[in-house]
Amino acid sequence: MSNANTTKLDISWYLSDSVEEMARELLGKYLCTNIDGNIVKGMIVETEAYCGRDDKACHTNNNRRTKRNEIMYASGGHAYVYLCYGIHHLFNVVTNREGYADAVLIRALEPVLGMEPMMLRRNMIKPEKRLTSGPGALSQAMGISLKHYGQKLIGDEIWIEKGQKIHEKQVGVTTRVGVQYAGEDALKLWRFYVKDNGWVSKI
DNA sequence: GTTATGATTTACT
DNA sequence: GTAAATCATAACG
Repeated sequence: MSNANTTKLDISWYLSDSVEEMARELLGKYLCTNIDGNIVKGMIVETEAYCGRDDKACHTNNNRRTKRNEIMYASGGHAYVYLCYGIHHLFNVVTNREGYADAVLIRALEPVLGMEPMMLRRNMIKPEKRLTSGPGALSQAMGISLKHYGQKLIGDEIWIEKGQKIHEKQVGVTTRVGVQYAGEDALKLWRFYVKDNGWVSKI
């Protein structure tokens, strides 16, 4: 893409105290990994905000602090990776300052660079939508696993670039996926996606 | 020490 | 449409 900006985001970018705003701003950004010598990039097209203070769906609800979610209390710009259903690695971007346990779950990407290694990791012969559509799928395609838990997003293995500007009118807002157990907080409109983008996991 | 379960995906019927 | 896969972590005893 000619209008893409490949500048790596600075750590200060991640420190905003509005996790909703961060989730929206992350749309259009490029998530990049360099693992096993393969550089891979994908444009973020779907995100969900999780707020530590007032959100039953969040692992840090009610100021719960455990070994798993400890990194969410760190300052913004860290990676929060965790294993779900024993099979899938889910990748989150930690935001806000130290002590505020906010994070943004990356739910879907549009491949930008490195289709070959992505397909190899996903065990696919040709690119299909499910290559990077869905939180578990994209982590596998990017090569993200538990060993990246707590890594800074300004390093040489995982980082985020400015990517493309997504116009306000192209941003869709809806409820989050898979958080029915969270009662009324499941109704919060904290899922953001790029409209008319085929890589979004659910409409 | 044991048990229950999930911010999901995939392969079936 | 429904169900199985599969394990780190949290909650409990």
